[in-house]
Amino acid sequence: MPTGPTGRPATIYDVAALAKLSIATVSRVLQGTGPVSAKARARVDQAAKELNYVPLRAARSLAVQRHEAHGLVLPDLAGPFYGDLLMGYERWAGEHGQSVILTVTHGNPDPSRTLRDLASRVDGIVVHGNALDLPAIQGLRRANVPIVLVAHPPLTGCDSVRTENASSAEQLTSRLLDDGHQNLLFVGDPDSSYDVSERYTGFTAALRARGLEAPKPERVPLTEEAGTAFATKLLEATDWSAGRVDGLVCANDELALAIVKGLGDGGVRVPGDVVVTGWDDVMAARYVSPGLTTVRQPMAELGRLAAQRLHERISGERTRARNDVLGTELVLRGSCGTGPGETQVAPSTG
Amino acid sequence: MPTGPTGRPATIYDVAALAKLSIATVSRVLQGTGPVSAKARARVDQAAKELNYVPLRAARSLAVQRHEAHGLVLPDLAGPFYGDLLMGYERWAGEHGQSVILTVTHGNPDPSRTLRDLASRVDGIVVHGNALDLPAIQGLRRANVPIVLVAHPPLTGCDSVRTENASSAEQLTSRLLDDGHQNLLFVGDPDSSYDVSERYTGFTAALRARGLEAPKPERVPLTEEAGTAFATKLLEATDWSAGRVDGLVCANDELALAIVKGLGDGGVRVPGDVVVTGWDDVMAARYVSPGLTTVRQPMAELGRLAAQRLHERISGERTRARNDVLGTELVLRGSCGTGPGETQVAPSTG
DNA sequence: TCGAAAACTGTAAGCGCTTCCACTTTTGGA
DNA sequence: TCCAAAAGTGGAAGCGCTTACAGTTTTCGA
Repeated sequence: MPTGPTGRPATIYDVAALAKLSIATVSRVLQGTGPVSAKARARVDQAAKELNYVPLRAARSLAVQRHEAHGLVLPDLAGPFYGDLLMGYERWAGEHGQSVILTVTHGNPDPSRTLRDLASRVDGIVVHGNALDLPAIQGLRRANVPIVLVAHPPLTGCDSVRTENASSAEQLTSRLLDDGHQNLLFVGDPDSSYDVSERYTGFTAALRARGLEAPKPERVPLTEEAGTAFATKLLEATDWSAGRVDGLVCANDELALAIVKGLGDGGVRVPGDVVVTGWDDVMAARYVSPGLTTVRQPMAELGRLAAQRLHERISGERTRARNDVLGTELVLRGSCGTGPGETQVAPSTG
Repeated sequence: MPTGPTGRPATIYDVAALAKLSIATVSRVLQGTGPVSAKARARVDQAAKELNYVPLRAARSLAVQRHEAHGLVLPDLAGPFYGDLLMGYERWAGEHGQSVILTVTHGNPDPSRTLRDLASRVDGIVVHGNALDLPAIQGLRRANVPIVLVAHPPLTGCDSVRTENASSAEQLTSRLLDDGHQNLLFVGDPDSSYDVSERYTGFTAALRARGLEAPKPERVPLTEEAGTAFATKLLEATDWSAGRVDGLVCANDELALAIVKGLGDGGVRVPGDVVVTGWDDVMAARYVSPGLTTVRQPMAELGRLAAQRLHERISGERTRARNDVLGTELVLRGSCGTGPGETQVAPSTG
C-alpha cells in the first residue's frame, strides 16, 4: 500500500520526519508498545495515513526474529477435501494475524529445496501426511522447526491432528454385515496413506469380530480412473448370478462413484446386486442415485485446529505435544441399501 | 532447516567463520554471484552443509528489496473451482522460485488491514474479482503494487486474466433453442460476479439473435440451497402440463444440480419436461443421471497464467498491460436432451 | 514549593544479508 | 621477464525496523 514522497514506499523515517518525531516514537505508536503522549500519537497517525505507510514485513521480521507466518504443505488440491482444510486453516490464521504460505508437493520426489526455503520464511510448518515422506519430515524436525502433522501417525514430541478412521470404518462395515452382506471387499491401497490404512484396519476389525476372515485389500489408487478399471475387472471376474461379492467398502468417494457407475454400465445394480460405500462425502455423493453412503470428515475444523496447535507451539504457550483426533459422521444413503437421511456421529478424542 | 552451533539457526557469520572466509565470499558462493575460486567454493559448500545453513529470507528480502513471493486473494475455496486455480498457480510459482501467500476474504467486508499486511510481504498480488470490491482494488493500485486481476473486467493499465463467458453462454443457449426449447430462463444473479453477468449477456444475445425477448434473470445466489428453493418455487408457480418453462440456463453447476434434484423430487423430469444446464463441470455433473450439460473452464491454466503474468510484471520484462481470455469447453450431456460425449471448444483470445 | 517518581522521547545498536569498493593475488600476453 | 588486466577477497555500508538505554520533561504527594 505504501507510497512515499519519492514514489517509492514510505519508510518509518519518512513518517518520523513528517511527524517531527524520532523513528523510535513512530514505532512505539504504530506497534502500540511503550508510553506515548496523545499528541505524539496523533501526529504519527496523521503522518502515517498521509504517507500511506505500512511497515515493511521483512524489516520487522528481521528485527523481532519472527515471521508471523505459517507454512502449509499439502500433497494436492484436487477435490473439495484439501480446499476445505485450507479454508479452515487460513481463516484461523488470518484471524490471528498469521499469513499462510502454501506449498503443494504434487508427489514431487524431492521437495527439500522448497522446504528449506519455506522453513526460512515461516515460524512453523503444518504438514499433511500425504505430502511428505518420513525423511523429509525428520529433516524438518532436526532443524527445530515447529511442526504439526495432519493425517499422519503421531511422532513422539510432535503435535498431530487427524480424523478418526478405524472406528468409523468398523462401524460402517458392521452395518453392511448386519444387513446381511457377507462377501465384502475393501477397495483402495492401505499403503497409500495413513488414513486409508486405518480404514482397512477398521474394516478387518469388523469382519474379525464376527469370526469372518478379512480379504486382502484391493490395492488400487484412489482415483476415478482406477475405480472404472476396477469395475471392469470385477464385471469380468465375478459370476454375479452366484452372488460372489456383495459389498464394496471403498477408500474414498471418487473410487466409489466411478465403481458404481462402471458396474451400472455393466448391468450390475447398486444396491441390489452389490452395496458400495465411499469416504469423504463429496458433493457428488448426494446427487447420484442411489445416494452414496459415505463418511464425512470435518475438514475445515481439521484445518482450524492444525493452525491453532501450531500457533500454540510457536508462541510457546504449550510445550507438551498433543495428538488430536476429530470425530467423523457416518452418512447413510441408498448405495448401501439403507434409506437416506440417517446419520451417525463417531466420537472424537481430544 | 538451519541448526547452528548454539542450537539457534546458523547465520552467514557462522558459515564464514567455519570456512575461514568473509561473509561476502560466502554470500557470493551461495548466491552464485561474482567470481570465487574453486577452493573457496568448496570450503563454503562444506561449511554450509555442515551447519545446515539456509539464508534467512527476511534478511535477504531486506537487502535485495524483493520478497520473491506472490500474494493471492481469493473469495473462497469451496468447490473444486478455486482449488484447481490455486493448484495451477502454486505450481507455476513454485517452479519459478516464488512463494505463494494466500488470503481468503470470505466476503469479509473490510479486508484492508489484511491487504496492507499482504502487500508488505509480497512483490505483487493476484486478485480474484469476486474477492475484493473496486475500492479495495483501486487502493492497491494507488499503492503501486503490481496487480493481476482474475475473472474481473479489465482495468486500464492493469493485467487481467479470465475465461470466456459470453460467447460460450450464447453457444449453449443457441443449442437449446435449436433443439426447440423456446421458454428459457436464466438462473443466477448477474450482479454477483463479472463471470455471471457475461453469461447472462451471452444468454440474451442468443435469444435476441432469433428475435426472442430475453426474460429478466432469476436473481438467486449461486448455491445449492438457492437452487433447491428455486426448484420449489418453480414447481408451485408453473403449470407443467402446459409446458410453460422448458429450459433453465443456470449460472453454475451447484445451482443446476440442486434444481434438477428439486424438480425431480417434484415429479418434473429432466430433460423430458425441462432441460437444464450448469457451468464449471464439477465432478457431480458427470455422475448424476442424466449427466449435466455444462461448460468447463481451464481453471488450472487460469491460475498458471495469472502467476506468469504477475511475474512478468514484477520482473519488469513486460510493461504493457495484457488482458487474456481463455477458451472454455461446452460439455453436452443428457440434461439438455442431447446424447453424452460431445464436446465443443470455444475459442480463446490472447 | 520541592523532589522523587513516572511519563515521555531520542540515540544508537543491532537483526542477517547483499553488494560496492578497494585491495591483493593470479594470469597471460608481449 | 615484466606488467596490465583479470580474478579473487574482505571491509564496511546499508536495507527498514525494534528496542535497550539514557536523557528530558511532567506529575504529584508531602
